Amino acid sequence: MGGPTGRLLSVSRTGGEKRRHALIEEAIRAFGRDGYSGASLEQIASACGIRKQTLLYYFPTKDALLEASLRAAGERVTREISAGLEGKETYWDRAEAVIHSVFRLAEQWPEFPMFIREASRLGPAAFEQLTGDLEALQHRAVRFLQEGMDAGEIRKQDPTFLLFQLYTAVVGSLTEASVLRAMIGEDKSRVSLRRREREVVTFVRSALQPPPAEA
Amino acid sequence: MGGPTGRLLSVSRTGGEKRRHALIEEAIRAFGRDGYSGASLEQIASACGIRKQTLLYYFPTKDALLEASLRAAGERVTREISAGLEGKETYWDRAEAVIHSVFRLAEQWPEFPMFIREASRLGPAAFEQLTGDLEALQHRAVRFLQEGMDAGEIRKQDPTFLLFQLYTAVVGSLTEASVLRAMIGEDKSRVSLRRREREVVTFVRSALQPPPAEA
DNA sequence: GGACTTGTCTACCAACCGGTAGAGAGGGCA
DNA sequence: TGCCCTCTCTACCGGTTGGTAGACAAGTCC
Repeated sequence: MGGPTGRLLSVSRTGGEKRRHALIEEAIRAFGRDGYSGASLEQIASACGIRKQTLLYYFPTKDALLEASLRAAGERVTREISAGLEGKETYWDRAEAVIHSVFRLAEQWPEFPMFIREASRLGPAAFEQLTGDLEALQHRAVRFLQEGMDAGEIRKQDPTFLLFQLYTAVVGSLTEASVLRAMIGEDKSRVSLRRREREVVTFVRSALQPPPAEA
Repeated sequence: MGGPTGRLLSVSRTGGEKRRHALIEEAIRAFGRDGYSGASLEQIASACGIRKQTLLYYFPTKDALLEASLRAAGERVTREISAGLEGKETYWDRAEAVIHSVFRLAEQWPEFPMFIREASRLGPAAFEQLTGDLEALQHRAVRFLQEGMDAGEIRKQDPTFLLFQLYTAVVGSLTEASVLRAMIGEDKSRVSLRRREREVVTFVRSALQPPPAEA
């Protein structure tokens, strides 16, 4: 299932660089699907058509492969969100753009959100390698929420915690497919992903909304 | 770390039954902390003061141990939530009671929420073993949300999806500690768990709130 | 006392895992 | 031609894992 896919990461270079990127892509898939300890180097390598020892030529240890995957994933999601934010000015447009970017990424790369979650499971050290590039975006988001609160357009709350809640709402709705399936017996088709996005958008919108008429 | 703990599961029986429960408790801890494939039988057994082969006497395979853990965890969380709901009548009191029950369980058993998440990661089959008992509670919750919407006290939305969003908000805030740490450099003390609960309650309250004055 | 059950152990095993050593193929280049 | 560099391979290793076989001790029941 989920056969070979062409270039989900950045532009490919010559020779070995191309293989390097293919290995990272496959590693993100494997780590997301089976977890770090559940995925094996042989499996990742053979999915790229090579042997484990060749993989170890590119990445000397499993941990090095993880680190490279974390960095690449962080860069990818940063690029995706930044691109999605372009031209969006209002508070709500920007929030919706971020959600949409993440969902679109999840649609073309289903294991990606699970890899993010696995990174957070592996502890703060691993997660911070992922969020290196993302930090600037995070600070922008907190500032943005704070401004919205000051302007009375967003419910007043600790902006960092609010951002954290929004994170869990979006990532959770992408990674907890089993829960959703158990609740409504849903098959994980594209249609249901779209519907989930709509529901998350609605949910987030009402969570951000300021309380009614607090004179 | 996290030395021996006394009876987090149900009442203990005589002889082997007691050891059985201790093993399940430790398995939930280990599976939650290290994941299913990351946890080893030897480690679980020796944490209970016995050898791996003795564990295999109680549970013939690792998978059997997982199944027993899933069932036990499902029963435990069902019991906890049911007890917390007693005497709570208003919509909001009931929602808050559920959140509080889960947070209290997480406080005295930190690996528990991670085990729940691991169960959902292992696929629908595993997760359904966990939610067997929980199904009645889930249907009650959906009915409850629907009634609240009809009465105009809760924002109108698909009640099952809404419940799913609430699930991800609560479980996410308990399991994504690394994310929170990366955001605000927080240590995982008891105080911060309390604060997280307050934030979740606030978040959920505003998410449930109906839109202002839709005449 | 002897059979049976229950619980725990030692001793192994095959499979798999991450990682090492080193050979060889092929191309670029002086 | 000969050298070097890049890439891929076969062969192997030590450690760990889930799981099996079987001995042994302590009741318990007849």
